[in-house]
Amino acid sequence: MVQHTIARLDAAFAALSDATRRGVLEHLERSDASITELAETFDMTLTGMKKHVVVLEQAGLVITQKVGRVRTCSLGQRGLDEAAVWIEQRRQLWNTRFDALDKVVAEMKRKEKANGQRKRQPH
Amino acid sequence: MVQHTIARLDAAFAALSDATRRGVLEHLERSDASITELAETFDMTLTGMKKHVVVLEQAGLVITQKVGRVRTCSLGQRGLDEAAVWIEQRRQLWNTRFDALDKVVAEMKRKEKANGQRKRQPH
DNA sequence: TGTATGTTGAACCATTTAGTTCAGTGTATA
DNA sequence: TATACACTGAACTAAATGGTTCAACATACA
Repeated sequence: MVQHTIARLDAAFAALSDATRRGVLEHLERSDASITELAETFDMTLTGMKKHVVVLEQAGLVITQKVGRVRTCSLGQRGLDEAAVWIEQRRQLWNTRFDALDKVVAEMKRKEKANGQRKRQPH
Repeated sequence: MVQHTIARLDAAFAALSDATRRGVLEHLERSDASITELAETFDMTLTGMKKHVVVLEQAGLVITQKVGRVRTCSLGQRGLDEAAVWIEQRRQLWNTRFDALDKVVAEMKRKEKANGQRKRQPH
């Protein structure tokens, strides 16, 4: 179960690490597309594009359906949701960490300022 | 400029696609750590961990500083912010798309229901 | 000074990845 | 039926990845 989630995160981030695949996702935002259309758009062989689509599909970022001889690709939310959850958790934790650091820095500045004033106006 | 952003997104997502590297980030959430500490925690050679740290650093996910002979690693927000922005843009766009689809389905159901009632109670 | 520690670099290895070509299979259509 | 179209699978290639070992280098410390 935990392993499963880890593997799926691996798959989602790995899928997103390729500019062509991110391009495919952005293309599918405008409309669904067949493998042939995607291959032409991204100037590569059908076989090459098919592999990208398989990667995206296994990561849960696209879903496909074959009717007749054409396989139509459309967006799938699962993979993106999982990646988004992990990233947002990180951002929240990190921001509290950075906020704490900011406070330390602010405190240092406050003391420094007080110190400067003491120097200028003793007692 | 655009190329640059693409390359950085590639780097960020690729860095996040490895479970060990995500583990390092989660470890650094608790406290900064040296390469040696990280290598021990994740049960791998110093050299191996160093490579992971380089990957994370180039992706802007960690920053490091060497004082004396120890290099200390801490979290860097840049890479995560860039990845988060890209993902959140997608989620917004996709959600409006899925919402639109939901409305179509709802409309179909409404008509179906009306049709059913017409069948049960004519005129 | 000598020795232990923490890191770095070079070289190597197995596996994965991104792409290709070529040879199929199944489906629409004249 | 014959032909074109859309996809699929197998096999291959070059490069990247994740890991190792071994040798060096710089710094702390007795």
